[in-house]
Amino acid sequence: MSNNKTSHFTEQQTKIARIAKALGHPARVAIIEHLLKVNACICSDIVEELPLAQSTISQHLKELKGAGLIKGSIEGTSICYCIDETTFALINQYFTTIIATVNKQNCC
Amino acid sequence: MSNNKTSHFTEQQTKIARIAKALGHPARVAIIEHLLKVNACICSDIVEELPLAQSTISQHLKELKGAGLIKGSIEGTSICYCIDETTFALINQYFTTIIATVNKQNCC
DNA sequence: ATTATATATCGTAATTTTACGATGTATTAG
DNA sequence: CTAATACATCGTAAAATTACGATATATAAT
Repeated sequence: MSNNKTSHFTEQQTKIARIAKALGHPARVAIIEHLLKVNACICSDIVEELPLAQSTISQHLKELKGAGLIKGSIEGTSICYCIDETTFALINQYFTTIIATVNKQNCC
Repeated sequence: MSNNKTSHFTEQQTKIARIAKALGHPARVAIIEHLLKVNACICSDIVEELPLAQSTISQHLKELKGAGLIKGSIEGTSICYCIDETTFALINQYFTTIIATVNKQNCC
């Protein structure tokens, strides 16, 4: 009961995987890019932007939110979603470190 | 027949999603980190390193390879896998751009 | 040629994801 | 209070992923 199924991996590995997984679907990448493009935290005209049902978009938003990639704040009758920089900074740092490490070694 | 299911998304969105998806499992993150750690493109002592069957590791390696995150070269009877910098550089650049874009806007 | 080693692939069961329509909930407008 | 709007959640079917053991393949060693 006490150990979950990812217990053989480190917390960081699990976290990175969670974030990466959230971005592992074209629709969710498109949502992120749309949030960037509209230059303000616009809510769900995303439904109009993408060829998916409202409930599906809502599911994708939940996944992105769960991974910490976006955050939403209630704004009257609608909800304002926007990019959560912190998590993007984290994953960016992770990749930067990987690249720096790879460069130091001579391989294949 | 002619259009695949991701046709509503751009090629880049699909590619980014593919790469992110490949990293969307703790075991695959662990594989990447192991390849980095051994400081040379060691093959599959990965099987000994992770609590997974050989066939499962092979499957994960295939996924990573398909996304371009690792490359393998035959080395006698074994195969030498190592990080493919190019793809990591690509995804890193993508995130860097996102962060740079987010910083310019005032949101939530 | 035979055997051993390293890895890939196959077949398959269990689980998870994706997508949708239908329905629920909460806020705003009238 | 009632209706409308925006979003979330539920139920569910189809597809994809994950994991394994068994088996295939290909090279190296004998």
